[in-house]
Amino acid sequence: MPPKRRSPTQQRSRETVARIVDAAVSVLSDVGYDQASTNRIAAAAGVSPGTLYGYFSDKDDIVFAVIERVVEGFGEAVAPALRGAAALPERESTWMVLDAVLTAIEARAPLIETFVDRVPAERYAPQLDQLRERVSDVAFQLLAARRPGVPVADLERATWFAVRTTEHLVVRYVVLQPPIPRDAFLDELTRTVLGFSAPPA
Amino acid sequence: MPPKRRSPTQQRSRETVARIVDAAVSVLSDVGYDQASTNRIAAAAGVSPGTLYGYFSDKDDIVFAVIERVVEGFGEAVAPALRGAAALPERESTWMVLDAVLTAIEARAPLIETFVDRVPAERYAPQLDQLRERVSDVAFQLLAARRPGVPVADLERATWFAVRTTEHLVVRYVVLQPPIPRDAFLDELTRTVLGFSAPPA
Amino acid sequence: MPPKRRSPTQQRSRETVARIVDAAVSVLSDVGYDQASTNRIAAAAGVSPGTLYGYFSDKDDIVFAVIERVVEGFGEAVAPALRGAAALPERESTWMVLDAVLTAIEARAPLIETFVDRVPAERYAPQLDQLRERVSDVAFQLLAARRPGVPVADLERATWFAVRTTEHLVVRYVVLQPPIPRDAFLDELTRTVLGFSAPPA
Amino acid sequence: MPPKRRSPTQQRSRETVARIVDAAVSVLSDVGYDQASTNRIAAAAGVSPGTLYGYFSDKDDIVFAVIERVVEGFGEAVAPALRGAAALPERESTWMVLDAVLTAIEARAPLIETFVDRVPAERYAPQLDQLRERVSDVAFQLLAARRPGVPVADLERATWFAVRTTEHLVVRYVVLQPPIPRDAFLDELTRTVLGFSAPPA
DNA sequence: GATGAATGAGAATTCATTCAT
DNA sequence: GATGAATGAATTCTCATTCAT
Repeated sequence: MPPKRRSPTQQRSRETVARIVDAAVSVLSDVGYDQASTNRIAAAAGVSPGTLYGYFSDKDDIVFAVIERVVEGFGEAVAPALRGAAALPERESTWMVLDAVLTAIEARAPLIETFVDRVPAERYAPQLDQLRERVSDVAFQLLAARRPGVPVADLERATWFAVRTTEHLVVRYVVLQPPIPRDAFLDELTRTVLGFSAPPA
Repeated sequence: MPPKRRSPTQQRSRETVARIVDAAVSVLSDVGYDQASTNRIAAAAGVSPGTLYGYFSDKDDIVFAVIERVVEGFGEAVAPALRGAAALPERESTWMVLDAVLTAIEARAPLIETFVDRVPAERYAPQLDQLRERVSDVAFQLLAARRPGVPVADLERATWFAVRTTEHLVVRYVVLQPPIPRDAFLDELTRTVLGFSAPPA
Repeated sequence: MPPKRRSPTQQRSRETVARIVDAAVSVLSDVGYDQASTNRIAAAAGVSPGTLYGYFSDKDDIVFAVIERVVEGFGEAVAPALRGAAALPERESTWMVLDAVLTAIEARAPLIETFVDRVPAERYAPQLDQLRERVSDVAFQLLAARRPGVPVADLERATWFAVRTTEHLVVRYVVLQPPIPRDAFLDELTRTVLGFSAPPA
Repeated sequence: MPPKRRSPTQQRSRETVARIVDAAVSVLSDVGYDQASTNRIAAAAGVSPGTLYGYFSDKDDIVFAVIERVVEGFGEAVAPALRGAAALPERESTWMVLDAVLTAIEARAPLIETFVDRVPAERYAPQLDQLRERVSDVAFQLLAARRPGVPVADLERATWFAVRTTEHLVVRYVVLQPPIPRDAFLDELTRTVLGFSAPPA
């Protein structure tokens, strides 16, 4: 796969960009990726199809911007919890971070559901990978600070399990809404995540 | 929406069906769902576009057949382990089942990777849901037999966590090939899955 | 337009021909000309698509056979009245013939409606023209016998008006079922037809 | 069946619409309805297939526009005669209206011949029915004004015969060009039409 | 004589993208 | 900067017809 060229052809009206991305979010949520035609997005944004191409290089570029927005929003929403984590006891900090993650996903539920269900993962993998990398780095540091002497490989393994499990379970919990109370879900997830890095009994 | 009728409009040569499904697998792997046109699949199968429609009602029906093949193969591959589970101690039986699951996924890695990365989930959700349901039922029964007196809601919650976590981690382990030894992965997964149903300390 | 080649490639089982034509009648009536595919007709006839081509040269040839049957049936149904016409007074004979025509059309109403509404006229024009020609000839003779001395051109004009008007009104009466009693319709039509050949007042 | 929405998806160049409709007329005349593909019409109009769909929702919509043009033109051409009819004696007014009808059909002969011969009637029935309805209403009013005391059912019957007969004979006269002088045709038709509403002798 | 799987040209329609205004 | 009419390649699907068995 050749690396995708990214970012606007030209930067013009900040407001128009926002309107297009808003429209794309709305159209994607309404009709899914396949049916989300550029003309439809343009119409929803109240601009002409030609205008789209003044701001975005192609259709994927618009989708890219949508994902970017979600990812950035998520990152910002979770950042405080991550920064505050080091100062708290392990269980509390973990719970707090997971709660922040869950809250951030909940706040973006419709769009995330659209992507998870209706967009091929390869379309948003790059940005998601990048975000996951960032979160994993922080998680690794937090863990390393509390497990001096544990081999790096073990810390990485624990991080891998913790991040992957969290990511999946939180998204599914939000999207599927299983009959599990929010607190019970967070408690169980916290326990599980902590379990990945427990010293062998 | 009326339930989509599935599979052959007419039953003809068994070999041609196989060639079309093989071709579909190959085309999906090569170019993803969106670009996998019926003409492309037909060409890859060495048949005319019209022939496709003697065997499949539309494009989705072909994809359906591909998924069916994976799901059925998976179900059969895992069945012996599930049947043998009741007779073994908890830890051994869990490990054995998870090993069978991992092995079955490994055997289908390229196809599963294709679907996970390149096909919108809604396209294979119905069959996957059905398979997950079947597996969940068995898991629930095994658990219930070993946790007499535990409320049904708790058993269901444990099953939900266990099945979702296993599904995701096993697929990611196979697809991403993280630097975690197979046995270590299985051990950690076994521990985690058992943890979901552990009596509160 | 090149003259259409006609009639079966080979004459084989008389019964199979009948079954195919029956099936064509039924399919045409059910779904119209456009949707009446050869495969559909074959299925309705209980034969394979290939078999059709042992009896008919192409799709139009089948439609041709259907029309032929209707036209022949119509001709036979009307013949007695036409033959008996010479022996009766003008008004009675005209009424009798028109009644026979109406009855013959009524007996074929569904098929005629299908053709009139759903088949381009050019498809059945040749046979219809031939039939009309035959009927016109008889009508002309009957008229000539009763209007000695009237110029041929006048007789032909009267025949033209009478045949065209009858054809159209009878078919519309049967197909549209206007709220006109059958007898009143026949009386009015008789009066009109006789009017075409009335000596100028 | 929901009523088909008709005419432009978007309104664009008036000239392009005309070119497409012109092309449709020409293609329909050349190859008939079945063979008149949208691509063919587009090519004949000198536009791309996609452009067609900026103006028309589907193939039938194009045919609809063609018919609309004929029907509207006919309606406008005949309107003055219909409006002037009330002021003239019965025979004169009838002759004048029939002359206007004949003239209007003559002016559209090639197109009408195309439709009559090569387009399934159900394709243009709705508009034709509407036009016939309008004309019938006027005819009924003219008749009613001159036949006070005649039961409505009788007037309706006379109108039905007159309109149907006129419609058919005029179209056939123009399309078939039988060896009947125009004036003689109009005289005979006038006599026939008046005959339908004559008080019983 | 019959079969029916296979054919493949061609139909209607879509939509990302361009460019003259 | 914006427009929006126009593009045209590509897509899904059909169906009259053939021919090896």
